[in-house]
Amino acid sequence: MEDLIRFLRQIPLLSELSEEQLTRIKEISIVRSYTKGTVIFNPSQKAEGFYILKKGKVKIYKSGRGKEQIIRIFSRPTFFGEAASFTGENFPAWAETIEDSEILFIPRMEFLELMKRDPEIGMRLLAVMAQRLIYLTGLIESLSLKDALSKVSSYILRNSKEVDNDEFKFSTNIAAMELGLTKETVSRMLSKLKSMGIIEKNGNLIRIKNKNALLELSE
Amino acid sequence: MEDLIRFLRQIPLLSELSEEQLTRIKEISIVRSYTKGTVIFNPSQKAEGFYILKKGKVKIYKSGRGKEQIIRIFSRPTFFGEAASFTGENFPAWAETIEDSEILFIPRMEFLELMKRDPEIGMRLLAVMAQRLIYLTGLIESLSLKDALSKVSSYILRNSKEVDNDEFKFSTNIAAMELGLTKETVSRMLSKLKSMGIIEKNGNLIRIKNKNALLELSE
DNA sequence: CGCGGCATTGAACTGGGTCAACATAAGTGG
DNA sequence: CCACTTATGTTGACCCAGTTCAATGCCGCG
Repeated sequence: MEDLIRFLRQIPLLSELSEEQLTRIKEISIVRSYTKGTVIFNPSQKAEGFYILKKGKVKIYKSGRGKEQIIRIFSRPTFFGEAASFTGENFPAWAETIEDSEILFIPRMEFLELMKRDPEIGMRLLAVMAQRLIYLTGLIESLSLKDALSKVSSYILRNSKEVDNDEFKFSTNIAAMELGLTKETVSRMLSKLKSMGIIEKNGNLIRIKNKNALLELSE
Repeated sequence: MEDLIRFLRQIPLLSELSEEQLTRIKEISIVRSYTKGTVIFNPSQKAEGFYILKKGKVKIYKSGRGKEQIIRIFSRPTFFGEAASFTGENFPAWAETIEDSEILFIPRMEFLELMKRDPEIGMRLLAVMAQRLIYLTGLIESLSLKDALSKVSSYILRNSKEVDNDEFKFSTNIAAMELGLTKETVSRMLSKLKSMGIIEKNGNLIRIKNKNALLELSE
């Protein structure tokens, strides 16, 4: 179980905590395994705490009228559900695993307590929330100001940057839900980019052949 | 100048501060008047501090491809530009007055200092940022999941709630930019609602005749 | 009064969605 | 390892909500 403490220390928000504080978190947190496709929380639930993704992949999304819009996908250790947990209201969105995952749950009160004791955590949390606000601003821009080709182009660039490689796995389906498009449209845009000689595709792998052109198209 | 201190105390974020701290803020803050249509900051600027709206109305928006998407409109005392100011990076969006306004500027460092001295401010700020995250989540939902009629319906309800009155001023233009629609589409949806007997309109005033129907249409 | 900003209405256009058929990959169990 | 089933991706034909363009109306104000 030293394991868990070592893991917690990896998370920027918690990295500065003392051995003792981390042990405390370990004690109050609940670890759960979720199989792929399990709903972690939904908008009808009041937030009683927040979550830390330990392993796996989670999508945060809104749904309505039979459609769904992904707000964010988390695939590396981080926390989520923190905004609602902080206000104590209902979660504003859905959270669902898209891979088998392990997730910690931290009760709201315990965390507030912890933060009171160590204001540094609060500052860290502020920084993270500030970044998330900026991220959402970018998402709004993309959703309402860009056309399909530009969305797909910038999405490819973003993902390539994330894995720091010009070749990487790509799911048309997930891209579509993140970008507010249909899989058909994403597929068509990929074909277009392929025919323009900007990317290559084999199987579920994509490779960028002309980064500048992509940048151009991203606007 | 007691005036300014009394004003600062109205703002939830700062309301708990001591006389002395407020005086300090008063000293470090810069008050400026802006005429309608003045840009306060834009995405090419690094955030050196954040702003408090004292009087007037400000829109925060993204622009690209000749279009613009309003992210938020502030019309009552509150602060803005805080996310970027916190990370110290560029502002993610534009800010522009849509009425003659008075706005305070608080340098970044001063504020960080203040927060260090009084962690309670940090907690308040967290609460506000959490709410803003939730707000943006709602905006994303509206932009990508709702159709025009539903957007306009919920917009009308929201505004009526804000002024706590069934009759209120309404700008087709601004509504359009907030909702990610064109003024023509908004106008058409209003006509539709009028013909359904759900709202009434004369001049720039709108009146809700059937709130339940509106709620229904908002989904 | 006449001008400039805002709103309305109609007609035509279009980007992306929808539907359907098919292709390819990825599990799954015998 | 193969056969079968279930996800995921591709392509074409058609459709439609909302945009665009253009004309016209309305009203507040110098």
